[in-house]
Amino acid sequence: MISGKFAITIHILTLLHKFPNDYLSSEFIAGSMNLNPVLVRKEIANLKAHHVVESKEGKNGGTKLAVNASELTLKEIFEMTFETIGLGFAKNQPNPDCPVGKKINQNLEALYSEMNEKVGAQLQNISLEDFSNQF
Amino acid sequence: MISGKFAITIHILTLLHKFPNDYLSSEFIAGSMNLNPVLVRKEIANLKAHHVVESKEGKNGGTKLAVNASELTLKEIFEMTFETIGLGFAKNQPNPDCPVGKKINQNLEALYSEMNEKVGAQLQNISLEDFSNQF
DNA sequence: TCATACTGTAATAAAATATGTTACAAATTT
DNA sequence: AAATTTGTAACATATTTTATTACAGTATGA
Repeated sequence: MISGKFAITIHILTLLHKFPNDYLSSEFIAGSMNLNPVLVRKEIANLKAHHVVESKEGKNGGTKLAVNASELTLKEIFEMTFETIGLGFAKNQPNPDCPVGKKINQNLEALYSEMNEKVGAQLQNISLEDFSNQF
Repeated sequence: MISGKFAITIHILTLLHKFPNDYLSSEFIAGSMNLNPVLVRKEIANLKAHHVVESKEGKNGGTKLAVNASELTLKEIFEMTFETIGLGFAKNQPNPDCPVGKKINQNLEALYSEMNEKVGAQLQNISLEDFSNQF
């Protein structure tokens, strides 16, 4: 999963923030997103690995936030979803005998890296609470 | 084509800038990128539609830059490739009966739109000439 | 203690998207 | 006229995303 990972993750976290006292089931969350519950559980597994949520198995189980929403930034969420922004690379290895081909990916990476810094600075200023309170 | 479009386009433009007096064939360009010539021609068609390059059919034909590389910004190239940055959306329509589902895409769009402004400002400061001169 | 309702995870299937290939008409040069 | 190149359509393949099925393990509570 790449394309929707951040969007799905933040959707999950927003729901958890809206119901701070409940363990929400993957089925319930999936209902809000119109997504398969297994995919929700996979994203939750990632969030658990980052100690952002905790979940309880068994009947009446589910997931709830394990951190303070005012202290979790969108930048952290962004990084948890393994995302970097960028404008992509050509899929094939360019020709190393061409001066342009030889360095194109390196130069694109430098460019994208600057983009990430800019965007990272922006996302760092927004907490999950901020985002969630827009709803 | 989405993922590599910007990268491919800027690669093409860099090559054209490096050989300002020649009509480069799609075959030659494809050789530097290790890409199918038809795909190169497709991106060139897009560049032509934006009047950034001109090409000549027939024997010894090919493509050359039609604008001054110092006046073409990466932002314009970015826009020509129809790209916007962002962190994606969930693929399915979210549940409109859920307050979060109802507004999630709208709120993500607002967020991404700000990101685009930041990145756009950065890309506007870099010309094709600047980029090409790194090689 | 047993039925129920969850999570966790693997394996597989289906759908969507991206990339590659073939083919050939039209244009231009030599 | 022969050769070379663009332009483009049609089709094929590969890759990536998303969905589904299945089921073991865990907790709840009647």
